[in-house]
Amino acid sequence: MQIEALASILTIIDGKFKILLMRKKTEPYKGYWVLPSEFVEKNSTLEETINLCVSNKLELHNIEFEQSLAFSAIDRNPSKRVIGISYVSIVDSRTVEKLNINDSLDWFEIDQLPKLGYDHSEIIMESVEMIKNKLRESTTLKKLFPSDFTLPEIQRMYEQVLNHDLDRRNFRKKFLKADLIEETGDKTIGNNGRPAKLYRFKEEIESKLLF
Amino acid sequence: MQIEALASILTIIDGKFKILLMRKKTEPYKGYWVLPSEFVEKNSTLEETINLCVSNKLELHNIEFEQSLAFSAIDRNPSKRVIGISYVSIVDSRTVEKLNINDSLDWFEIDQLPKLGYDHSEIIMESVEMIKNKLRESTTLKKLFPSDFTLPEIQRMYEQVLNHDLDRRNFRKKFLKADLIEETGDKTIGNNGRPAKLYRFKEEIESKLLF
DNA sequence: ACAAAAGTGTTAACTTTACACCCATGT
DNA sequence: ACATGGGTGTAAAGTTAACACTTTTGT
Repeated sequence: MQIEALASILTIIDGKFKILLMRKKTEPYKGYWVLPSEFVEKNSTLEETINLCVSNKLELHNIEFEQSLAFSAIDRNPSKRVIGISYVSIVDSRTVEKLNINDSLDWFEIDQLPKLGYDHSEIIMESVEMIKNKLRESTTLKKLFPSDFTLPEIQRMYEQVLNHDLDRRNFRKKFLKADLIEETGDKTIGNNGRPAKLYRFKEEIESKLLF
Repeated sequence: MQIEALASILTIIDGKFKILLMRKKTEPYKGYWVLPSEFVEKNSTLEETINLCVSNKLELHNIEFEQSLAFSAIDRNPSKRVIGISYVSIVDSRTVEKLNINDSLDWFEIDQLPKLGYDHSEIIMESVEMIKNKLRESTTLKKLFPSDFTLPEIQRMYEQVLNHDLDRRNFRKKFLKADLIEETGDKTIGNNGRPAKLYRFKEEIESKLLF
């Protein structure tokens, strides 16, 4: 029996949750999009395998993963019996920029996914759910927005996570009260409307649940 | 490579969290206590395997499990490479009574565990953490206390889950306000002090987070 | 000048916390 | 009668929710 580690790597681009997928070049599911994955070798742990996977296939290093669920349906891989262990990560825009997007590697909005191979659609659903819960933790949020960001940006993200709109004034009051961020002194430029203040996370933040 | 499913079955007995363990009769770890587990056969899913495990070894049926983490340290089993997938369940007193406790099968308080084999101590720590989080959901709570219970009983459980004391009046107010339970009309008998009112969960309850 | 998006403050409703005395039973 | 544990109410503090106008930019 074989075991594979699968990587659901998510980010926010233009305020939308996106997931990183690879296009499969061989049968089965040739031409379909799939999660990056790697078989577990006899002398590797799952954690080593998932790191090897993103290192080999995406040239990404030092990505923090969190284990999600195991998938074990008998026929989830039509060629042989494979049990899949899903890993999840959320990466910031700087990591996104390092990636070499091309015909076989791209970001997809999570509610507009392409044709997916295997049971990866199911795996992605679980991963997204998990990430959404994680984003209520201040420490995860800081990972996603390490550099300058605006409050409306974070608000839009939470509106997607919570699936409902938030009042701008109340959001701002509550988020600032959490004492996690500070103004950089700068403002956004070039957008429509009044420029937004830029913020950054403080050096040391308390780990707390938001919203 | 082999895969095993491991069962962390927890309950509350006399207000204490306990976990069900089996004593190992063969080397390695002969005489140590371990979690019930079962190897995954080529034509079984993980879910089928964990159900088979408790069905064969404990004669328990229709237990609901929730998947926890996978454990994959190379030497977690000294004899061969085995990746373990942990499953967690919380069962009520009626299920507890069905079990045939003996020299090789017993409940242990989670903070007074016996000598454990393999990496099961680590697995149990994760399971307990997961169960504690699940117990904030009204539906899980209902599973643990299907029959008559008292409010002080539930309060003591939450004090263990949250790791701090709760004010009796405030606890009562908040819990009753959640509109999950109703008085049975009866009271406890035979204990020291004033008898406590008995409650039961309502037939249909809303799934909500408590505390 | 107008459209677009961001910034700001107050009040009412609700939730949480703190706190002390009485009640029903067993010994 | 006393010890044990359960039941009850109120007030202050804190949190959340509802709500509208002004400011700064680009076109």
